Amino acid sequence: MNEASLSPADRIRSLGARATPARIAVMRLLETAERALSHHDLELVLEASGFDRVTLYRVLDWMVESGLAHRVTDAQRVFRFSLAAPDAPAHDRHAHFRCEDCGKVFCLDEVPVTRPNLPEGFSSSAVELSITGHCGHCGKAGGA
Amino acid sequence: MNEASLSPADRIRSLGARATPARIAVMRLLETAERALSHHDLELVLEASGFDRVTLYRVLDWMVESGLAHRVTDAQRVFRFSLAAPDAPAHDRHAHFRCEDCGKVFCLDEVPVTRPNLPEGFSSSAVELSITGHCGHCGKAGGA
DNA sequence: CCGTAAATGCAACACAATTGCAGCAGCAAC
DNA sequence: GTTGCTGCTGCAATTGTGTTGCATTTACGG
Repeated sequence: MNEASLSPADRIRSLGARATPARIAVMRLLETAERALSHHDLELVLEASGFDRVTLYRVLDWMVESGLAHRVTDAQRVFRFSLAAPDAPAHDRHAHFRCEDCGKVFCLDEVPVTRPNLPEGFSSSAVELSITGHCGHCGKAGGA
Repeated sequence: MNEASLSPADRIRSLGARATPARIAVMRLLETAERALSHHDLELVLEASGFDRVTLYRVLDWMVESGLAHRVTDAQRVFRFSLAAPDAPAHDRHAHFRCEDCGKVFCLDEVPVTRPNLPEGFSSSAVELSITGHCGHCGKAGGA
């Protein structure tokens, strides 16, 4: 339960993987971000670090596989990634909000996602609730 | 309220647009489909009609803009389109189910989408509930 | 310090979707 | 029926996002 207090490098090593600069940098970024970041977002921030785009894709891929992060499909056909809280129960009970103005995607942990009743024979493995609208900042600034 | 009884051509004209073969064909297809179709799905069916891919994209785009259809983003990053029922109140109260096995997307009209409580300052314009799992057919056929 | 397997960088590819522009056609006016 | 305008269509090229192959580098255990 205390994995979050480990340093990124130690957390990576505890998974049996190598603590490379790219992985550490991406983990740090996702840890401090309070919203889901796209590959492009990360690329911009990490530009100075000189990581290749493919490396970024592979790191993100690896994080999702390892359960460190979650991948959300955006309405704009882009993948967005958010850190998986180590003590969080099930991630499908977790809504995302995309602001139409600034394009940012927020994780709404306080919004519960109830698993709906499905037709006969259907079974659900994941439920994703995506809300589109105006965030607190753009709703005020943008006006109508 | 009775728009559904109009022919596709008349329905198009009632929107002030031109009733072209491409639009009529796409509308007919979406009317008869009980699931959300991707651009590729439509392309295959309309292959014989000789419509250009771009025309298809533009027709679908126009339908979404006109409120005739609804665009859903698939987990595979492909757009899927379903006809907007003319008498439906708000289309955002409508869930979609994607089968992991066959890849088809079903419209679950019977699943209500409750508009959640958002943080202070946030306003929602659309709510999309995407469920992933196994559909009635693949759940039985695929077994475990 | 060395060796090895994993991770990276580079380049090319795959795929969905978009844009520009020339030509055609639906619909209205006559 | 003919004419004309506007908007729709077709083609080709471009963008944007993500993937794959392969040679090189690097983290980490010995």
